[in-house]
Amino acid sequence: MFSQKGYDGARVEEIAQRAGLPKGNILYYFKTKKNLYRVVIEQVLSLWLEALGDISADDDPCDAISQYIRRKLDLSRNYPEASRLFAIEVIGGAPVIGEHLKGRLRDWVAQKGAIFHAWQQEGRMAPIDPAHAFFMIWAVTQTYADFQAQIEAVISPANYDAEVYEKGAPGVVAALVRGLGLSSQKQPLR
Amino acid sequence: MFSQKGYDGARVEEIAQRAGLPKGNILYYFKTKKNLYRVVIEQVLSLWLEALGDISADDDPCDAISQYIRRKLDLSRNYPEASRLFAIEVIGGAPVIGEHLKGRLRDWVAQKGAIFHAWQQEGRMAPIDPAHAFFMIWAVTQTYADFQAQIEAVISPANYDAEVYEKGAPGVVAALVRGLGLSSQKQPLR
DNA sequence: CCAAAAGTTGACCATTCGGTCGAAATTGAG
DNA sequence: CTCAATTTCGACCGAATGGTCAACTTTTGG
Repeated sequence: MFSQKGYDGARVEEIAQRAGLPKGNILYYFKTKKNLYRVVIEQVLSLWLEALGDISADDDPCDAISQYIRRKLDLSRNYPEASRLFAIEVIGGAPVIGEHLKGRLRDWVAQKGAIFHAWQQEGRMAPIDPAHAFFMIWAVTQTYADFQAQIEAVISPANYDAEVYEKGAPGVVAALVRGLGLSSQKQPLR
Repeated sequence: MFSQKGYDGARVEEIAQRAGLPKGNILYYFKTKKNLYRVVIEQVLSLWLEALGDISADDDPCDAISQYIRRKLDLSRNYPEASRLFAIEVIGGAPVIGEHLKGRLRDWVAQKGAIFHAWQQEGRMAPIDPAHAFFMIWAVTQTYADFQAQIEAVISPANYDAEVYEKGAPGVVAALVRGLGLSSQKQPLR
């Protein structure tokens, strides 16, 4: 509900209905609507970070990053509402998870960014600001969840998942990898 | 207000305050809150489409597309709230502009997609589905407006515009261009 | 088995908000 | 200037919504 209508648009009553409970019961567990929202969005952020997996310096850059991209695409595919909720929260200025972003996420980017930097020194990755590399990857992967309505309007897929994640995504992954200057030392596909 | 709080989160009273008018006056001109929202978002879409400029078949692909990307970045930079409003609308399923997306935007993509396809036949562009190429470009360029809060959390720019659009963006444009297989030199990719 | 704790539930309340209304003020044509 | 149309504006209203409450049921643990 939050991901569809935003915080104010979501009704506690309807949330309760979907949960098969009376409204009073929801408020009994989650003291307040705002608190319910906080719990939900923090769960989403956890899902986000834990599913990111890690990228380590001795991985092959091309393998590591293309795998990361694919994992991120899987997140969009499997948890599109979570992606949209996260997007709404951030668009609204991240009032609830702002601190988490300035903490956990920032640290994560700094750490992985250092690895990117090392790869760049070795000429195995294009000299793009590592943080921006992540912004690009996140933007592209999340757009398939967040902007699903637009994509559906532009192409009219009989089956969104099949059409987009299976047919369209490989080319997008390839484009991202190419854009980041990652050429596989091994035999590249296609 | 709509771009920050979403449709339901925005209060007519506060909109009126910011406009320096009493609430009654706002409702006098825009019969209803929903109608006000529709007017605003349709203006945004118009801004969107008219500012996209055109890409024509006899342009140099690299020039045309990198210029398009830069123009799109300028939109994010100059109208970040418009971008966020559009994002919220689409995330919510595009209930208001859905028909426009299935009409004007879809046609635009089909037309430009044909040009991309021609370029691809000539080996001047990577063989990526043209629609997805646009999804990528839109995602990356809009992320700088829509996810500004996240970007600010991760890097802490003293001046967002300078740090992001002037320092970070060129590398991102280059990465996109590279990813789409567009080289300024006339030379088949791979 | 029993009592206390925890959970369930619908009725109820206070507030907020979109929208209406009417009266006053302003504008503009002749 | 006149008078009608338009605009301004605060007061008000009904509906909706988050949250409370008290009665009732179920679970738990000794």
